[in-house]
Amino acid sequence: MKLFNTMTRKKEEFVPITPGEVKMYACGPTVYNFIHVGNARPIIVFDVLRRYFEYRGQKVTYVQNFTDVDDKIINRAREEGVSDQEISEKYIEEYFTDAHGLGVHDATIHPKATENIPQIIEIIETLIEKGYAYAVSGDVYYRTLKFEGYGKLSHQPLEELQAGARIDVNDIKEDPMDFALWKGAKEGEPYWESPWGRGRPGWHIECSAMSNRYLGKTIDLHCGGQDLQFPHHENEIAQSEAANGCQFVNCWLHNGFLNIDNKKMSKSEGNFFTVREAAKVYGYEPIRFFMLSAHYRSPLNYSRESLTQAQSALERLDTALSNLEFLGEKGAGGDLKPEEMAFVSTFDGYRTRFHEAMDDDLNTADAIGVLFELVRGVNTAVEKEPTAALAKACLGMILEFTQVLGILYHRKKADSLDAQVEAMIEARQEARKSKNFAEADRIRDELLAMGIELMDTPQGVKWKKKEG
RNA sequence: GGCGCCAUAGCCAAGUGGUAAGGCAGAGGUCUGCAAAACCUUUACCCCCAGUUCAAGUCUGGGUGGCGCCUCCA
Repeated sequence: MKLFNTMTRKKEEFVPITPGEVKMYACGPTVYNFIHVGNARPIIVFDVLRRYFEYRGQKVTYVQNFTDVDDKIINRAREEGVSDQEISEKYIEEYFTDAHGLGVHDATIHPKATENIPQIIEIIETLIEKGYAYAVSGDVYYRTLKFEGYGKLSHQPLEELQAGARIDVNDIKEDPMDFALWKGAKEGEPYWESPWGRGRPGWHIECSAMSNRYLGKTIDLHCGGQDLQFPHHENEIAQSEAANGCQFVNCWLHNGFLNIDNKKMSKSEGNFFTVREAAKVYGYEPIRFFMLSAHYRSPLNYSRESLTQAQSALERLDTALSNLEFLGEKGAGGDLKPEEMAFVSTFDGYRTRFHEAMDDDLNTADAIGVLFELVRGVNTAVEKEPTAALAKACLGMILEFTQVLGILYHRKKADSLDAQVEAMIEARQEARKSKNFAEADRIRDELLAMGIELMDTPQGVKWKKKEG
């Protein structure tokens, strides 16, 4: 499999450190609010990457943290007059509601910054010992100039970074580019005891600490949004590599932005929708499908139109699956017919192309293309008098792909009809037999009003519950 | 100023130098008692101008337009 490594700016063959095992880390949300649709992109994209690894037989250890101590959380808590912990706990819970809604599997480990304070302090102490950090009036800063490779991920010479950097009002730092590893506690802020007095960790050090603790000194993959490249990931590299004396990450993955009106969607711009809001309008699943319909590194524009199109596309897949389920029950018995066997033997070709797409830097758009071609082939193969065996084989093949992509997970089960509805369908069939089509259509309309849509097929009446 | 990204049909979107996947929407058709679904057919001077090449959406240079990072942000 090839993945685009931000560090080298090339697609590289992915080779895990330990054969058969993948160690990946993704920077998770700061939990002070509902996640917005832009936040959902990396969560979904890297969930698919993780699923694909597992599908291909890799053992994946996936760590995604929660930043649960931060200025934004503190501010939010003050606004609402509750404790910081109440805020972070609430939004961690809300995070999971959205993530599960989006069909995202839980990471192997979801560590919290506040559960890793001793590890954080330990790294900071090491950095101070090695001369990469200095304590000053209760804070600890990273000595950016000391780390030779600083800027290697964002490919920025340090001078240029400095030129762009605002001079921090905080002039106790040796250099404007130095960043906080530990922040001395101000009045009313949450704090932990440390060798430098009471305080709390800076944002960047958390990820170094948690990555190190749960995955080791060198990991396979580190994922996140493009905007994390600098300074967050650059700082993580400086911290981890200075402390451990070895390479931190073998391959850096960064997803492109989600735009709205072709501008970056972000909390600070205020031009964002929460996942919760979007899901209320379109449902969770179209959001996921939409995210996977483009390459993960491309910018993607969020619009009503795109989400509606995603809904329709999913509808097509859903129909295909429910047809197959129906035929799996009502189809002819016996073994595959020769022409059916011939069709089933084309599955390998689809599978190969699906793998090729996914192996090419997680080209989910292309993979979805393969899925739809398969569906068209299946719909055709199953058109007349298919065996139940064929329907089941086709269903299995389609599910293999949709499960990797994590789509069609919210399909409404074809729960059994109640007796009254059953009777109505039966009455309509009688009416049709006696060519009383007016009565048949009346019953069909009545059922439709009840939210049940009928489809007459050679194998009998198929029905489904309509949305809403 | 430094470092990058993008420009493919009405819309969304793939595309390893050899004459353009897929989805949505539209039109026509097949099937159906009528529908629904499905299937078939149909819709691309690949932003512009040069260049390299037997051959370029795909490489090079130059434009034009849009976007991002350099500041908390997925």
